[in-house]
Amino acid sequence: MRIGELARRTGVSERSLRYYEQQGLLAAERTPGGQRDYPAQAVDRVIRIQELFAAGLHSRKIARLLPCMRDSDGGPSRIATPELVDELKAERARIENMMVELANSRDVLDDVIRAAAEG
Amino acid sequence: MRIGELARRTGVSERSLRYYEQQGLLAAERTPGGQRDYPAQAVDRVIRIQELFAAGLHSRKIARLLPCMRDSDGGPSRIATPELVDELKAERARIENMMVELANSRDVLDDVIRAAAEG
DNA sequence: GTAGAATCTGACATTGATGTCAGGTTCAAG
DNA sequence: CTTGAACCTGACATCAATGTCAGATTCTAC
Repeated sequence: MRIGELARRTGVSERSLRYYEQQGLLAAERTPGGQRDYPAQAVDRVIRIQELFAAGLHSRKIARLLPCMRDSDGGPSRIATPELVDELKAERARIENMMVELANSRDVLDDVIRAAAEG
Repeated sequence: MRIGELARRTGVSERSLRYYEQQGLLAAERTPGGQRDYPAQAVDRVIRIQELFAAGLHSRKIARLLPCMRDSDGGPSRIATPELVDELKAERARIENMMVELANSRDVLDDVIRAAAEG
């Protein structure tokens, strides 16, 4: 699939897809003319990348993480180095903390929304 | 309390606290010499502001939201305008969506961490 | 009153993903 | 072969919170 279709199917801009490739997050074949040709797997991968961005991981860390994920591209998944594991544990803790903060914020919004509905 | 203590108690930099004031998120009395003097309530308020930032709200929206929160500063809380309510509902949906993405990312990290522990 | 810590304002820098634009090339359909 | 859509690279802009620094002022303790 070409970049336009991938962008449409994932909701991610073409600009970002090219950026992901530049950061080593997303590989693509090239047509003889030089245009990107993505495998069907790319859709899932882009969605995962977006989720990891939303979770606050930076592209460099995602680039190291992706080869260790299973189901990422069907290829054999590497085992994370001990150093990476430590970093991922820290990221995990940060994510859990962020989820608590999000739940708090959601509850605050609910309070305000409810007060407006009642008043 | 002065800005240094508030920064220490909230983990937020002095720079950010001054920025919050500039954005109308955080009020402070002034000593005769012009230094900021925060009420004890400020600690909770700063933490809430941080949570709302973590939830992806921008300072302008937080500034409109804060007067409608109860327990924010003990003062009477305003009722949100219908327009604000609509925006808050959209933010709420975005937050819920982000929580799902965070849970997914956390699970991905867990997979990688577990694979490394087993392998 | 004096020394040192804390604070003030104002300005400029940083970050990292993404937007946008220009000028050129490739692709697909007639 | 031609035409318009889609794509290419490269460069510059943006956003919003935060970092950082300089030079001046205030506070606190002796």
